[in-house]
Amino acid sequence: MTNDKSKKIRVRFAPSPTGTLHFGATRTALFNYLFSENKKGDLILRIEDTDTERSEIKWEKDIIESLKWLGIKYNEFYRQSERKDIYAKYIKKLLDEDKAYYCFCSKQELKEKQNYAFSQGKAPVYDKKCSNLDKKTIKKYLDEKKPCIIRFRCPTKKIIFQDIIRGKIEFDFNLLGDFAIAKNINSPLYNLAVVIDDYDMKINFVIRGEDHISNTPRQILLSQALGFDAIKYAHIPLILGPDKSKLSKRHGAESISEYREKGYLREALINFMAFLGWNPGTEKEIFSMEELIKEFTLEKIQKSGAIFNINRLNYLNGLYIRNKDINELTKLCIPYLIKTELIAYLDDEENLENAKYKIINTNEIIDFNYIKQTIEVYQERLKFLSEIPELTDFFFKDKLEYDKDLLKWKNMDNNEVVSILDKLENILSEIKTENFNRQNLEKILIAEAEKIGDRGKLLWPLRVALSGKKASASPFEIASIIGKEKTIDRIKYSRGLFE
RNA sequence: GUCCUUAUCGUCUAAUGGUUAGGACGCCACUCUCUCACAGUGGUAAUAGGGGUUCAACUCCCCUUAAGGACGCCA
Repeated sequence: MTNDKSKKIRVRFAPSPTGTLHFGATRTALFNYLFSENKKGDLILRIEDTDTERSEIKWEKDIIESLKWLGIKYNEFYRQSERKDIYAKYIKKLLDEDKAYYCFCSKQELKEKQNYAFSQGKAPVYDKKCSNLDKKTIKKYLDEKKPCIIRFRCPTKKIIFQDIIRGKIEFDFNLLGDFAIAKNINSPLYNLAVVIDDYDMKINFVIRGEDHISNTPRQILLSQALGFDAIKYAHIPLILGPDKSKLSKRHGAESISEYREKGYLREALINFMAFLGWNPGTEKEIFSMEELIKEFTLEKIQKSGAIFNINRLNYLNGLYIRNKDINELTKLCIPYLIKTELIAYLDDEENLENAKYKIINTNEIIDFNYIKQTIEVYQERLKFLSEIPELTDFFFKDKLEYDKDLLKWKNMDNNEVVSILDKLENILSEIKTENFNRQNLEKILIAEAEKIGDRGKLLWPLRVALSGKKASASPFEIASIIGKEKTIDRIKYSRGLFE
């Protein structure tokens, strides 16, 4: 017991590079990370690329990039494809000890038997046809290069294991059958590779999705046959789509890289993910990675699957955007403004805060501070970073396009709008450039609006003239950012629409 | 079909034998207000069904029902 406690916790995240890193897998990675950090242990990233047909390096890259972006760090990295010698050694051992055997049944034959078993309402368990071939026959077949596979001689015993989350789980060996463990000496299959790696990498806790529960008895049997130490298992619930089936592309589930592109903050994603199937048992719901690490325990993981609720993610994202340091937020938004060709870098400045930018539409040169001001007035309205260009485009354009009727507040007619616009031009022209700031504008304009009675009569046309939108930041904010000259130009332009 | 797993508001969940069943998202209303947001206040809404055990059951046991997962020479 004391011995057990002193042992360093080692866990692993073992994705196969057959697609982009998705939400469910990422949550598994996160739980492994939180657990290992909490216990001051190690997290191993193991790329399970034994399926050479489907594995691709670009997916591996996506996985590594996404984890890095999220801040899920690991201590060691392995690729199963680079460990074939190790597996070969154990496959030979199993064969030599007669714990595994060659099977020469054709795929076709097996498929037919499987279908038959299904039709009889039975589990399609391999019938051990090749389990006792004599050595001569095996050698002959191998020499002939007859297609084959290596099967594990499944012991006839009941498998019981303790799952940290679910408690005791029992399986009947009869349902397991002599499952396949390798295509040949050099090509192990999933179950075998996992068992060998977990042993070799000194993994002592396996935290993985519930969909692996049924693999667990096979892996335990294999590990016992090889004389390895027992591992503790924690099978976490699946993340479900709105229809309650396992979350997948079918539900429009996007990869982490796509969430990133859309403008989700890593903090929001992590916080959201952690609370899908786990909670600290208190009413606090906003957690940083550090706080999660501190609080995380496997015991508080939920048993039932959790439906992915995009509303909540969006709420959290807005919350984290609002709480973000404005300089940091601006830096995060700039790439979106550049991508949508509102602005461009003027030179190759590495530091975004010192860089100069060009407004593409007007050729004006602006600095970081100008952009920062535009972001600042939208900080509390932003749900995703990718929204920033459409929200703030009027700060980076000369001519605004909108219907002149949009300038009308409630039941205003043309004459009324025109007279208000004239009035606005007069009032604003009289404000000195150095006094053209938010507080002053608000003071003066509110006072004028009060005189009219219905504030909207003055403020709505002004806001539309400045933004061209039916919803935007306040006119005081916009005017102070674009300055006196442009403010008056835009009022004149809107006035011109009525001639 | 067989095996495994699960079951509290629409959703994420709290309450591990005694609570008016709590919080958050969403939704609705109100306040604020030039719009959109933000913020604030209030409201809506749940123990799947049936049996036990117990003075007492969301909580423990059994059955039913429903849902999900696994059943590959994928991982």
